[in-house]
Amino acid sequence: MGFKEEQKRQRRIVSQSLMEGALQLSAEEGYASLSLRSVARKAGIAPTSFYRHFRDMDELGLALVDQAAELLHPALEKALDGMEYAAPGKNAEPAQIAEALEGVVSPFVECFFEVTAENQNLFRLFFQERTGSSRALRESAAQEFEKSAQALWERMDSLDMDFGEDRENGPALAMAMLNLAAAAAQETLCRESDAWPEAKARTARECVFMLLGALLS
Amino acid sequence: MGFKEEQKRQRRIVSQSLMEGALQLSAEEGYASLSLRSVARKAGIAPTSFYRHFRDMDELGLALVDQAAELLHPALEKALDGMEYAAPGKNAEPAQIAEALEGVVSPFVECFFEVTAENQNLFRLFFQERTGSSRALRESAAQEFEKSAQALWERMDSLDMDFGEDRENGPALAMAMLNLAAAAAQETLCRESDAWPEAKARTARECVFMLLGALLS
DNA sequence: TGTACATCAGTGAACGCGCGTTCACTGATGTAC
DNA sequence: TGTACATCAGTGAACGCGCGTTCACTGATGTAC
Repeated sequence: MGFKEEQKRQRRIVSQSLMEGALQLSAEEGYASLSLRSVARKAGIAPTSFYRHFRDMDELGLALVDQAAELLHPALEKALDGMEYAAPGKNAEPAQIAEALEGVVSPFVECFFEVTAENQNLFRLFFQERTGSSRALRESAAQEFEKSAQALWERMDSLDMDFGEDRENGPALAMAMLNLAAAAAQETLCRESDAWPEAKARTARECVFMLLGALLS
Repeated sequence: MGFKEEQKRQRRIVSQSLMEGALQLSAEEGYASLSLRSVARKAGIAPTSFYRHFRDMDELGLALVDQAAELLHPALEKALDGMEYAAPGKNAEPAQIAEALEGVVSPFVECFFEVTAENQNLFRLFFQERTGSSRALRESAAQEFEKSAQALWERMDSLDMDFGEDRENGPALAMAMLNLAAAAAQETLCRESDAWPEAKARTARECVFMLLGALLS
């Protein structure tokens, strides 16, 4: 009886090593210019064996986008739980509001950069393919991004933040936060330096400014 | 004597049709997966003739990035000239400041989306390759982007805007404006709809919020 | 004027190569009876 | 227990194809003398 399970385990291991190989190669040449054969080679299997795992390179790419989403979403959920907004009074100084906003922005930024920095190749692909050339990959990645924005906005909306008339722009604001974070992350991924703390601080600042402006206007 | 000039003219025409062909093909498959032969075919010349114009596909890509930059920079310069910021008093309402900020943000956003929407394939490539797989293309596009951010910040700095301590973050703020605009433009480019006005309005709103927050904090 | 030579965009034939995909096969294991 | 059959990940040979690049060539024109 143990054989079928063992076989499934092996299967998963080989699938994962295909995905891992594709990821490593895509860091050098970009996903679009990978070949099925090079990925199989990297994973140490015959080209024909590739088909036992994925129909084609597009399906492998989708699996990678899913994997990124499966890392991002739970981490983000946890960050959302950790958010707090201690609403200052009606006539509070902007500086006080900005400080309170740190409690919202900081968990988000921390989470986003942590998961990105710890899975660099995966998220390089994720961000890249969001506007990439394969329609399937692009739509899948964009959709997962949208999901995150939705979750982020719902959480912000549940906090004691008074966006007034701008509340209808909430989803777009959340998306803008994600876009700022993704742009900073992509930039940092491209340079091979250790600029993560700086990128994080900058993104947090920009998000706080934007939310502050939205609250005050 | 007229022959040499005519020859140069012809040369330019063929070079341009190679660039134009590459652009059209890259809209469908992405620049990274273009082949030299397919581009030559599209331009109606023999594959071997490609080498009379560009050393390889990378050099053609660089020419395209340059072309995008040569469209963007002057347009942006003109937009910067049209910016105005009627500084409200010291104790002005945020809403008043936001209104004044429209005079800064609006010309920028108008310009950015106009030039992007009128050269969709060119700027799709430009934005894409900013974080793409070819080092040369990536660095060139990122550098042109940086230049724009620099120009934008210098202009904002010359206006009567009081960023206080945050002034040192000015260049990053300008870059964030560009990132927000580019993200919105890329998204709109990928969907094939007529969502330009909405994207423009959204980007303007986000930029105003961010600058407002920066001024007030 | 003629002649010899230089320039240069464009060409067609040819090269070797890596590609994606197909096919029929193996070998390990489970299942039915 | 033995036998026949099913399943399924992995394989090597083979296919036809498009690729990037090289080469020697053409033909139109300018230049030197």
